[in-house]
Amino acid sequence: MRSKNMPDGRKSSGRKKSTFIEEARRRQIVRSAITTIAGAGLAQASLARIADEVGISKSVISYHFDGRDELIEEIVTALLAESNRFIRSRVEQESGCPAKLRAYVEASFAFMAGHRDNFVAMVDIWGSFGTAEAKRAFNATAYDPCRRHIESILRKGQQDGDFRDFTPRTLAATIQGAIDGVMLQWVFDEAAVDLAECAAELTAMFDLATRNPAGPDPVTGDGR
Amino acid sequence: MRSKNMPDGRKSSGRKKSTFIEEARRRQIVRSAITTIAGAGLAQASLARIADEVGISKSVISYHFDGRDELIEEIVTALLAESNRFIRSRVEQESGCPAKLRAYVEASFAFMAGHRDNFVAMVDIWGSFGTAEAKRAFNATAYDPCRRHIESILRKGQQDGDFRDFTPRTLAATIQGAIDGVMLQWVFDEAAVDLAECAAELTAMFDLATRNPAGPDPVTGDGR
DNA sequence: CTAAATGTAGGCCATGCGGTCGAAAAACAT
DNA sequence: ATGTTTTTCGACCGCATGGCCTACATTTAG
Repeated sequence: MRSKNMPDGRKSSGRKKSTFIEEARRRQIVRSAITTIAGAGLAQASLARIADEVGISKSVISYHFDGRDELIEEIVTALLAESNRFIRSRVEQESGCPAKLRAYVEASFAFMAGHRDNFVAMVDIWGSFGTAEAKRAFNATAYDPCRRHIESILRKGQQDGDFRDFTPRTLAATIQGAIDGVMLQWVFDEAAVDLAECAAELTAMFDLATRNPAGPDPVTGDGR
Repeated sequence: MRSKNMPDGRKSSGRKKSTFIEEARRRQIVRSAITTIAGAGLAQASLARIADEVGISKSVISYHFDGRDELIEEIVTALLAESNRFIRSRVEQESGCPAKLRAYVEASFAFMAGHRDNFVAMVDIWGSFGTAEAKRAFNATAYDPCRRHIESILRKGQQDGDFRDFTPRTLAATIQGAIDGVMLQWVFDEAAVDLAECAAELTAMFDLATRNPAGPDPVTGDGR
């Protein structure tokens, strides 16, 4: 059983008894919950309904999770982790910051295209961070790292002489913003935007916006 | 009294008896509801809580609105109308498509900065469109017009020879996406992004991305 | 084989919700 | 003043939800 009212204040941090079936069930529940949320909205995704989707009893969820809140928290974590893992692997395969930046954008859109439910659910969940504090916390633990990743690419590119002189932090926010903004429209209506075209437009635009007019410094970068 | 169960199927379409106090109350309720939603989240913004914020009884809301759904609908309408009116007026003051485009972006950010609650509430509400159909409807009636506006500017600019050759629809989606994406980060954490800097970065980027390398055709456009 | 643990089911409950109702109050017309 | 209409109030209802509890099933350990 998952730890609930342990003497210490710690919540479900005890991942000790990770029975195979335990973790499997958790993943299964998280998966079905994402599907349910994406299909019916977070508000309609009650424990009963999620349980229905999985084909189990409601209390099974209560057994494996400390409550609805923890389930949603885990969903968020899972969604972000899955996306980030994919993007980072793609970026790392490239050498040279311009290529890495392009890979970041393209990977973001590629992952979207194949995991629509993830993002529909994500947008639904975004609206559930009631307090400003919760919003800030989410931003700090989940959103900011993405910007930092871009920022590091940009900064490195500047050092290499591939990129012109700009404020890495601001441009990183702008780039991530553009990606998420297009994603948002696509979540509202799949047919409203063409992901591939937007991706192409964005990569071209960011290339233009970051390129160093003086050309690169050392070896990397051919100014393609 | 607002029409509720009129013989005909029409809902609250009878805006006939727009008593001064009636419309005043509605605006008041909408305002307070936005504040409540922005402060506590849509889920926590129950009729009781909103009524508390206004300082009236719960049933007053039920009296002036046909239900919670209609209230939220009106909130969405009000939020978008307010924002669009501001942006459009700014755009129309400019002559020349490059200037209009810049005005669109700058006005978007300027309005944000002065109406944070509006956007926090908006993001919360975004997550409440349960079904895919509701999402599509929102996109069609509220979101798409914004893109169309940008699109018309871009298309006109191409005709004038101020802009290069691109797909107006796609670039419009990209521009609106970039604005909303940055807005989203700012909603999560006010301190996470610098709106003014992002606005500057975006205007510069879009200018670069739209400019016609061959220069303008007729009179308008100085290639500043 | 048996006993302890782990996992599951279904019913139960307190809570808070949106919405309704009739009476009271306020605004208005005459 | 008086009657009429518009607006407000507080109590109330039915309902869905998240969480809890007890009993039952299944797996694991000795």
